[in-house]
Amino acid sequence: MEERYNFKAIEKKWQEIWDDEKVYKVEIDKNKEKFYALVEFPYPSGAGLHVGHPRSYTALDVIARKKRMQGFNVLYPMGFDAFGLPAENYAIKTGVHPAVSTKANIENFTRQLKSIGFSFDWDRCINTCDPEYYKWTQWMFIKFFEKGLAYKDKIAINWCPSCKVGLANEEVVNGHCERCGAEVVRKDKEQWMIAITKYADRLIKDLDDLDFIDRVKSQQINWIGRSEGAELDFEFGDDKLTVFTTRPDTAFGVTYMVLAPEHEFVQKYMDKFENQSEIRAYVEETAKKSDLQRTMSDEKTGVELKGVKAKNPYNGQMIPVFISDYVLTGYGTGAIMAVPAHDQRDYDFAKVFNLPIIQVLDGGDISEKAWEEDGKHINSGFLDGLNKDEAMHQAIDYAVKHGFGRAKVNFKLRDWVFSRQRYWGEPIPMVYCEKCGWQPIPESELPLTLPEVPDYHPNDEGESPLSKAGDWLNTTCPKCGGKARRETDTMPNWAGSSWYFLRYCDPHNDKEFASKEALDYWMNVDWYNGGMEHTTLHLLYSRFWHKFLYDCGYVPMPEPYKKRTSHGMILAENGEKMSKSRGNVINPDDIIDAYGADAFRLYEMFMGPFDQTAMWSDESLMGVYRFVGKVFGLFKKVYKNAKPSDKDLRAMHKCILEVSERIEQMRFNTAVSSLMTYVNYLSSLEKIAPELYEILLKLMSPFTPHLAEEMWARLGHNTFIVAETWPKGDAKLAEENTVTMAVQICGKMRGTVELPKDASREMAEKAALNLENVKKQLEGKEIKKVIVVPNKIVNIVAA
RNA sequence: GCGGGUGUGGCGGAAUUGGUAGACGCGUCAGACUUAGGAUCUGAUUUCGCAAGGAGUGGGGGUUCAAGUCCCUUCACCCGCACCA
Repeated sequence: MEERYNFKAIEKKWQEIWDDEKVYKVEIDKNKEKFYALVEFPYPSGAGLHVGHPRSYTALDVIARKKRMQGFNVLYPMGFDAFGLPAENYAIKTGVHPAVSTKANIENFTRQLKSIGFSFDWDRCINTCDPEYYKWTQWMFIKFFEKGLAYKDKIAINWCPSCKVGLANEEVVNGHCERCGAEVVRKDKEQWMIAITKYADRLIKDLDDLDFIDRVKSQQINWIGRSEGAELDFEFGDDKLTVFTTRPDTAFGVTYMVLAPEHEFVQKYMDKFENQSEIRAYVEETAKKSDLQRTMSDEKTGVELKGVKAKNPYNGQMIPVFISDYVLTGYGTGAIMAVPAHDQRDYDFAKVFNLPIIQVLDGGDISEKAWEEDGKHINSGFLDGLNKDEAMHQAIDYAVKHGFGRAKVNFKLRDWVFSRQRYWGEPIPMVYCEKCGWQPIPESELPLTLPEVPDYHPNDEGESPLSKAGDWLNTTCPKCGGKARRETDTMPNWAGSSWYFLRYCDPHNDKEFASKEALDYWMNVDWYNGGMEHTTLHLLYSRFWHKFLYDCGYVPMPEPYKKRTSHGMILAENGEKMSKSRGNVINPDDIIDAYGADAFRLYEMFMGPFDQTAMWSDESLMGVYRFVGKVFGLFKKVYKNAKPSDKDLRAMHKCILEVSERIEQMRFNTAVSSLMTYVNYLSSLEKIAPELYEILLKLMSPFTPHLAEEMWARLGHNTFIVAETWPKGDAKLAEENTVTMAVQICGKMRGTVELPKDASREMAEKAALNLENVKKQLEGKEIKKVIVVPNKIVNIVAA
């Protein structure tokens, strides 16, 4: 009876040995070049690991393992982003403390991750809900406060009237509460904000030097939304109404102005308006609308502020002013100058309200729609004859000279709403004193740990469950010693993840978040892989956070990540998203149980291009499972005294070159196919020379570490394969000494010729013309030209 | 609307600088070993055709001796953002 590969026993055996001997533990070693590989740490949900997680983890595990064999000192850590809503919801439902369920989930995740054989340094495992960790998150918040970047402001938040709780944007799904499905409304609430907008420009500019995939860069740039233009002041009664525009050159085409219904002038000058009740009704109506309703309606609505006109500073014309919900309060100044001839939104509005449309740029047919392209200016006074760019400059210069405007850059990016009315998050380390206002707690009191609360529901005013924390709430003011009350909101779950990669460098330090020595050695992250869904959230937040720490002098470089790549999603077999409700979730435990960790890892690498969406397929998984067995089976054909032929060596070197290159380029699917091709070749041999098999094991070890380790030991080695050196391919030895050249007539394939490598043009041409088929095809035709591409092709042009 | 991406066999997908389209895997078919096998091994497998030969990389056009690859145009789908002035 032939031995079959007992993956269960063998994988378990090696996992225990790696764990016991701490094979993947790393320390600072200044004699070695470091390599920091990072993957996004998971939220430890009750559902356990998703098959999507290992796609990213395996990819960087492959890279980390290869880098180790190439002599790098590799840091490849793992941890848990453990604060979050699901644990709290679970607590509300069952009464189980989030700390308890989270701990159990972390244990389950750890077991699962270990069962896949990742080469994480588990001694560096971190957990954001551990007070020893969040102490530093709180410490950093205080730094933000001290530098004036954390501030409290009353803003409109997403409010779920049914759950009585404020929701983060990401907790609102299509205008509805993610948890109960009720429609979300807007509610003004005091919130901690962090001034990420102060870094908007740098967050764009510094992308230039980073090796991020393009879609990440462009998505971040798009999200930050930089627009250059001007601020212009229009006379409005005795006051000035300031607008932001990207097209000051079209100022002569302004026929009216629009304010956001929330604009301060609406209330401030209410008594001057003739149609107050109409205005009030519109403002109220808008306030009641959700963002969703507000953006859904195609029809432009609004109300004129009758009785007041504004004056266009360029031509002195008096123009009407409206309020309309198509103007947003949060962007620019919350007011616009409307140029219906050259802006489609203004055009639509003007059509509804029968407002004049004055063309100031030549081109298009403005009886149809607005003309938004370039052209020569007309009806524009001193701008006539100029194109867009020139007119823009002149218009701004003119405004500056006459004191009613200035160049201005605006961003779509808003400051970061940092408060959550939640229990299961980092307490915000601030207290409120009647006399001294908001004060940070002294550093000596960190960490400020979460108190016990009677239940996890928010109260009727939508305050965090911490508002029920009794004694915990009352404290003294660190400044005056008087009575003070603690902040009851907690931080968003993006807080802990904004700096976790720094903590990995020095995870047990209780004096500072990480030592300078550790940061100097390990940072930056050399390669960070994660999901596209984090591009405008975690990835942007953490870049900002890191820049802030850099400005404070706490980290040695302005950007945290040198290189960012992103994996595609894994969908169910039918192309749908995997979800509990659809019942199509694949549990990694089941796969590992049935096929083993190595087959699972290999399959995730083989299933398709790494950066693209892939569909799960049990049948395809069978293929790599068979392949693992095949590699195991090859062992019995390895003979100590067998010597490799030149042909064998060619196959080997070709495989080394291809696998090495393709791993580096994250073309894992083709790296695996190179391995398969090599294995197919080895299978065809009677006897396999040991070195051919050893190389195979080394090349496979990043993908299938258990199998490689086992066979490496069976070959008689007593070292770990990870301590071996990565093989070097020799391009010369990989070359064939004969080549098959294609023979074409007028670009059509007519045959092939076998020739020694680098055969002369004449030789190739002669051999090609000698082919029977070629002779036949050429009968009665005249050869016009013969093109020979050495080692590739002979193309005979004939007519 | 704006930004990014993808279209290649029955399926997942390969194809350095333009140079033998379909590597590798799945599936299917045939055969071998088997009491049997969804196990293993061998072979075949883009399509039409007995063959010679033809067609073929979403569609149309172009450049070239030669196009999946370059240019123009068009269609379909996916992912972000979305009344951002």
